[in-house]
Amino acid sequence: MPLKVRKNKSPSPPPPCMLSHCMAVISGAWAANVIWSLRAGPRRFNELRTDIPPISAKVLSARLSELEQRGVLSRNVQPTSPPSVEYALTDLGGELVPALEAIVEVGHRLKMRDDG
Amino acid sequence: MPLKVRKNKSPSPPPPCMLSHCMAVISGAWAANVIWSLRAGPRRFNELRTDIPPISAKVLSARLSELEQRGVLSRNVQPTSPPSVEYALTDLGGELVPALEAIVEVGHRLKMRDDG
DNA sequence: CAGGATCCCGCTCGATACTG
DNA sequence: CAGTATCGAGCGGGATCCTG
Repeated sequence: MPLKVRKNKSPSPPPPCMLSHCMAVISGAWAANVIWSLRAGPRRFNELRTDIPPISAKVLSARLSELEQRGVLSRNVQPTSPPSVEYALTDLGGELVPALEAIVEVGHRLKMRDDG
Repeated sequence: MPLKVRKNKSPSPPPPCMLSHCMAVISGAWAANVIWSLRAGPRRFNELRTDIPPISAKVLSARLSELEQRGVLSRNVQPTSPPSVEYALTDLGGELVPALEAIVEVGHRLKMRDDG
């Protein structure tokens, strides 16, 4: 499994190309959507849930932790009365946006081709 | 599940953004690697298996079919004595390469940041 | 409001064996 | 060589409940 190597039982040699590791940044079903939602600016937890309706809180939380740990986004806790947390793309995270836009562009044209 | 909607039981409304559908093009664990391996030119089935060691024949076959159907790559059967099949990126498929390169670039710098 | 804990499901993938 | 068929495992994910 290239997107995430966690099994020690994996007998196969690691793929030489580093694409796998890099793609892991947008792995999981929702990571790309999170980055996408953050591209216009910082968002709070429930705002992200609203942006991406079908995502569950658990998975959103998991993806946010993962992306934060990878340095794609930052987490700012506001010590207000109802605690609120703001997530924002880091500089490096922001650089993923053009790439996603390019993929969306191509995907769009592929779809047009499909639907006739 | 945004990358692929096949369950009819999904009660949630489809996400308005089309990112999901577009990301489906490089979904699955290996699609990106396949595109990556093809970026330098056409490759045969077993060459791809060699390029991406841990992939199984079954999954490679499945991904190739999917990518062909989506219009990302083309399949050319050579009627030689040992049958050989060449896979190559289509024009649209080729346009995904810069996007992948951008992601790899960012992923690389993220990794450097991680490892210190 | 933000998210952790738990349970369960199903897709994706790997291994192996087999076909044209 | 280029796949397909079958089997089984594991991880990602959804639903629900619960906490600070």
